Amino acid sequence: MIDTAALRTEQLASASRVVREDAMPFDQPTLIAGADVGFEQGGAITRAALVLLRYPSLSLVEYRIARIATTMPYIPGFLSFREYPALLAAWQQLRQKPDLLFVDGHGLSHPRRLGVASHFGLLVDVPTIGVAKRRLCGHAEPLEDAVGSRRPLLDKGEQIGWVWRSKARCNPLFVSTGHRVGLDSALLWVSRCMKGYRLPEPTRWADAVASRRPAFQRWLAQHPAQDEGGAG
DNA sequence: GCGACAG
DNA sequence: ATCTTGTCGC
Repeated sequence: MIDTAALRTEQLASASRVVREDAMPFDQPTLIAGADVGFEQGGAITRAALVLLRYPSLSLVEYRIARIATTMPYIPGFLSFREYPALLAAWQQLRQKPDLLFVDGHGLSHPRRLGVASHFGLLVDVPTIGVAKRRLCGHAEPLEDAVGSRRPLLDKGEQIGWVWRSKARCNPLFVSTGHRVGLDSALLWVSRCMKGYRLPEPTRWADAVASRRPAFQRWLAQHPAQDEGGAG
C-alpha cells in the first residue's frame, strides 16, 4: 500500500520551497526543454522523454529517453511520485541543460501546490512551467472562443494558474508556475513557443518523441546518427 | 453520501 | 496514460 498521508506531508514541505516569482538566471533563453512520460507493457514500464529545442527557432537539437520499472500507480494529486524517477534518469543523460523546462502536467495548480512541474523543477533546480491539458483543481470563468483568451484559474482565494485558449476550436491549456517562473511569465513563455498547434513546441516534441510519432520519425531520417543526438 | 479526479 | 477505426469538421 501507499502511504498517501506521508506523501501529502512531503508535498506540503516541498511546496513551501517552490519559487513562485521570476528567478530565472537568463536574459534570453538559448535552450528550452520539454518533458513527457508514457507507459509500456500495461504500465509496467515508465518511459520518459526529454527534448531540447533551440530558442527562438524552436528547432529540435537533442532528445533523451529513459525507461525504468514503474514504482507507483496513478493517483490524482500524486502524479509526480510516479513520474519523476524516469524524468530524472532522462535528465541525467542530457549533454546540455536547458534554461527553461516545460513539463506535461500541472505545477502550482495542484491541491497542495506541488504538481509534477514544480516537484521536478525543485529536484533538479531548474526553472519550470506546467502545461496541462486538463484541470486538476480550481475553477475559472467561462472562456471565450477567441485564440489567446485567458481566465485566471482560482482556488481557495488565490490564482494558481491560467486557462488559456492556445488554438481555435481546441480545448484550452492549463498553464502554471512550476518553479522560479511567475504566473504571467509562464503564460508569456508558453505563448512564445507556439507554432500554430494546440501545444507549445517543447511539449509537442516531447510527446512526439515519447510516443514515436511520424513527425519524430521524419526528424530522425533527416538527422543522421549523431552519437550525441541521443537515443536511450 | 456523492461527484471530481494532471498522466 | 493506453487499447484502437472510422469519422466529422475546418
